[in-house]
Amino acid sequence: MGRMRRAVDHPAATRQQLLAAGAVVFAARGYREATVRDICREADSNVAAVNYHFGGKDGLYAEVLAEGQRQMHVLPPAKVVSADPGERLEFFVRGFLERVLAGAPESNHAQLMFREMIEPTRALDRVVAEFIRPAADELGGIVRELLGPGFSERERQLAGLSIVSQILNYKHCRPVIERLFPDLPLDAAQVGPLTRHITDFSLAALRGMRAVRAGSRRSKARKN
Amino acid sequence: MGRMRRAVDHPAATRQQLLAAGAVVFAARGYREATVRDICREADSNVAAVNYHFGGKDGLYAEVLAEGQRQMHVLPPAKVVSADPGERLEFFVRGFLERVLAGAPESNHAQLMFREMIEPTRALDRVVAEFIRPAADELGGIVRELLGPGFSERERQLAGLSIVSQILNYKHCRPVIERLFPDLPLDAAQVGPLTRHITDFSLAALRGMRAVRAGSRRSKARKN
Amino acid sequence: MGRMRRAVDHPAATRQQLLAAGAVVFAARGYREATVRDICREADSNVAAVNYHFGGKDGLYAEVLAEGQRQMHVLPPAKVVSADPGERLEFFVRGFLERVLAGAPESNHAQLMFREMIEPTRALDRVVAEFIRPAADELGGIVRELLGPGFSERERQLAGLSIVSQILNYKHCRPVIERLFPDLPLDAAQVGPLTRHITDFSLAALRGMRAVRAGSRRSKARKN
Amino acid sequence: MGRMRRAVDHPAATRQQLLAAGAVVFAARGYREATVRDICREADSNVAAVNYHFGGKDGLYAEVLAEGQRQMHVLPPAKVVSADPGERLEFFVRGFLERVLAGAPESNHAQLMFREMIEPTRALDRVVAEFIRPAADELGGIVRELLGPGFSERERQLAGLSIVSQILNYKHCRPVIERLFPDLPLDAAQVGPLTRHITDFSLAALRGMRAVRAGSRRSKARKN
DNA sequence: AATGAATGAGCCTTCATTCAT
DNA sequence: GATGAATGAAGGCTCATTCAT
Repeated sequence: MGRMRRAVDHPAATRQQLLAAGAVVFAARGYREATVRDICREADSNVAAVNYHFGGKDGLYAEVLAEGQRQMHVLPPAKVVSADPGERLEFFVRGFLERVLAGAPESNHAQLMFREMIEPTRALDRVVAEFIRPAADELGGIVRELLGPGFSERERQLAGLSIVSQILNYKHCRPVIERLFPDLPLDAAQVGPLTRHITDFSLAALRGMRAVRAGSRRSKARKN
Repeated sequence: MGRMRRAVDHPAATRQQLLAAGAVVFAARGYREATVRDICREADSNVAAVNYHFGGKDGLYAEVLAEGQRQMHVLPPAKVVSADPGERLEFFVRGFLERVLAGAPESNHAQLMFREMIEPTRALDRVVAEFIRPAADELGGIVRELLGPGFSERERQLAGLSIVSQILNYKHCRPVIERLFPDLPLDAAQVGPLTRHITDFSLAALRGMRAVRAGSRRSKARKN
Repeated sequence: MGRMRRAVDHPAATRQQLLAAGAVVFAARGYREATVRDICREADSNVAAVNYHFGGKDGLYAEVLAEGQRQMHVLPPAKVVSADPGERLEFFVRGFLERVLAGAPESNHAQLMFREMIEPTRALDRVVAEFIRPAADELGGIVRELLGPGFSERERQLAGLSIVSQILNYKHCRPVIERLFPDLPLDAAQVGPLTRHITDFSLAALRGMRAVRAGSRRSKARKN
Repeated sequence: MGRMRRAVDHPAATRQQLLAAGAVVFAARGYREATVRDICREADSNVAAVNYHFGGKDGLYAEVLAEGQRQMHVLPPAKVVSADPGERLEFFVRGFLERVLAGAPESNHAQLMFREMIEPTRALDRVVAEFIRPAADELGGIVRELLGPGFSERERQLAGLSIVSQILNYKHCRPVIERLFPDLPLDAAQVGPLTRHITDFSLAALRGMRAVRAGSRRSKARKN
């Protein structure tokens, strides 16, 4: 009878469909390239639905991002899992890489935040405050433990950036890496090997920095 | 007579103006966000000029990118400058960082290629083949020297990615870094400090990898 | 429990709220500019309420107008208040001006009818029949007394229009008058001065017309 | 060959067509009710033409209005045509009424300005400054001559408003008058009779005001 | 060789209305 | 009796492109 309707029809179902469709389309094409029409088609809904439920494209985007942050917080990132900072670093890297390499549909929200890093919208401030800074603080703590005393705040910041950049690179430069090394498939199966490499590389670097600093201090002491 | 015209008016001048304007606008806003109208205004030319000279927006973009590659090849990046692989790494990092952090107008073509890495167009294949792979090969050579024997091709690739990612990160995550560390200005003045950090970090990491591998080989040898 | 509701909640309360809100919004913005959503928000009610209670925007508008006519008839405009036609004219002008210049909220219905004069809807016929014609007849009676015999129906009509136009002008051309004479504030305080001017101006005109006609009749008589 | 095009095809013909169509549609339906699509259809042109030539609906409207003012200035309003202020008043009234009652298509611009008086847009300020104020000044001069000395600026302003309101009323209240007096056709044929009535009515009123003021001054003088 | 004008598809949004409880 | 949700037509505007000179 009448025309086809989607199976689920309980109240506010459309709202959820729009959030899901928005995550998919925004993640795939970015804020500007994504069109309300596509999102509504994906959500099997009317063109006006986005405006009704979210006040506009802006509103939907903000809500999708907020929803993403909520989902992110559900799975605790890397909190205290071990007393050994090396193990904690590995845990941090692995958790991050999983999100970066995951092809699963639930990773749309992560994709969105990675997009925000590159082509920021007004929403980036919030993403940084609620999502990125906590992660940066956590990594900063690990780095501090690994480096030991004698390093400035700035030096620890740069070290943290060096670590995190190795992970993000597989997201941001994926198209290039796939062309450059076609035999290096960037999928979930690579989480393990890449985690091991990045962790080893970074731990070696931090140990090296520590050794150099310790050596220079010793030589200073000797000179005195 | 008639309206004001740009100073240079010899044939094909418009074509050059369009190439220059295209580089500016595409670099500043990306392919999709850039509008033909803006480019033509910047080039002080007619709306139809892009279609006339390049067949369309696509054509202009491809031509701008090709032009960029030509200009890039003019200044050879880091060829043999020293026998010491550590110095060559530093030279490589510095040269790359200069392009990443430069605000100079001549860096438009570099910006464009960085953009291609993130949101690739059909032009990426060519960019990889003509611009990125040579650089990757060069870095690969340096890494091979620094690591010494006993490492697989894949291990050297990952090490190279770890190094280059630290540089690119200052391009791709600039908006985030500026918010996260407002006291770390990402301008040309930082090329020196960042070069030192990235070089030190990477050299320490490579040395660490080498030491570990050597150690494991010795212990293997001892066992035998 | 649930969300805040308006104080009055007995059945049919919504209907009254919609009528009131409709009067406010229609008066402020006109039929086309007014939106059903705004009216429903003003009435603290649902978007669908207008369609439910009045069948649509049209229906609400007609009902608001009818309601206005009912309220208008409650206060009889100027009926017999004096034997002197000059005093009755002044009374008529003052009563009209009060509605024209009033900023009081109860004047919404009057505003609506003034609007109907300018951008008529299908409702104008009824407004003319029930509201305007009685007033015109009353003014016509006053004019007849003031002019005396010897004037055609048409002449009396035009005289009446000349009088009423002076009043309505302060409504219809308000934006212009405010710009033209910024030191002439069109508020309730001006009712007195403007009443005096319009009455004096009109009485003088009518007297003049009468004198001219009488003179021409005398000279006709003399000629005979 | 190909599809039908309008007969005239010389450069910028569309621009003129749009101006004409805009005048028609804006005059008939007002700024808000008029749609760009309708205007373009009327102009036998594309939907985007308005944006191309005028930057948007706003721009077209402003240009139509400006065009109207230019056309208005072509026919000199009522400048010195006689030494007799009574004759000049009649000339002023007649000229104004012709515009008010004209059904000719060239009267669209006049209609537009009358609309601006009632539902002003941002353009009203300009209309007042360039079109209305000059007319008001001219009428003010006539009134001053007719009233003679002894009247305040405000009194002359009100007298001017009383005169002009009688003319405008046939524009603003046309729908009402047509219903109220169906045997009074508001067409060009009525310009003569209405001019006579309004002039006579106003002259009589001004003479009456003058006489009253003179009388009161004489009685004051006598008292002294 | 080059240009001002014109095009039509597509974008986001607003609106009065209808649907399904 | 009343409502939150959903609808589709329409609105103004932008854009890359094509047309006619």
